Amino acid sequence: MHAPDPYLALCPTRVVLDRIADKWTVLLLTAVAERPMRFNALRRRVEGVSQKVLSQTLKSLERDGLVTRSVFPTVPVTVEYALTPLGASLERTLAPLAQWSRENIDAIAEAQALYDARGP
Amino acid sequence: MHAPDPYLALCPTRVVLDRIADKWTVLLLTAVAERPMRFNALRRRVEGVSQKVLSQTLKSLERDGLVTRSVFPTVPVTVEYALTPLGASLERTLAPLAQWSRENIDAIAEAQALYDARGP
DNA sequence: CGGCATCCTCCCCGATACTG
DNA sequence: CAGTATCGGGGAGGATGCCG
Repeated sequence: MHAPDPYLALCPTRVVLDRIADKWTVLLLTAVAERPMRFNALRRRVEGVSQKVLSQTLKSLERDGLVTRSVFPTVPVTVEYALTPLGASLERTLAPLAQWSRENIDAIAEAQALYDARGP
Repeated sequence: MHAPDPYLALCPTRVVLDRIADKWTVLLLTAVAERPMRFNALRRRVEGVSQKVLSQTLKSLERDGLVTRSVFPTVPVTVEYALTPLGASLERTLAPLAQWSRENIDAIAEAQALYDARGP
């Protein structure tokens, strides 16, 4: 055996990336990190997510042990989503990306403009 | 005006996430970070990527100013991909994720097993 | 070697309607 | 309020073939 190779399909990095590298997972993770939130609050907070996909993504996050889903027997029922310690630690390692995005979005836009100006 | 809101569609974080949160971008970024690599070397290094998608993804990365594409007029032609400084800085902010994956893949698998055992 | 063109398939996701 | 059920279109991406 050798050390896990990030580029073979079954190594931890690949597995985790396959799980979180989609349109909404990271965004929801950071949204719930702000504060525990209810379903429709998340729906409003994260602009553009459909109710179906929100439901699916939250279920995946819950299954992976990254968020908790707490049901309160009010009428109507109240459901609150919050980060687990595991989810919180993932969110912390992802947080620098938001910082990087703010700092470098202009450089990216510039590179794109340059690239597009070159070749038709 | 207020500070950019990560959950509105047009904020930097959303834009960057939409660009890199796909099946292959992050993986290719870290692969090229190891050392500059040629097309087919990347193809072999990153198990499972098709030639078409590799080509597309590299083009996007080049357009965003994250990798360079250098053509050497040998016969047959040699093409080498390498990180730009911008790409290198992004790769550095993404690197902790690989570390986190190795450390927590077991906890995730455990959570999944627990979740699956509960409800049919 | 490093691609592009084409075809085709799958499944992601949005829209809509309904429920406890 | 917090979902599930169902349908359907579109796009990502795999397979194959060809080219400079």
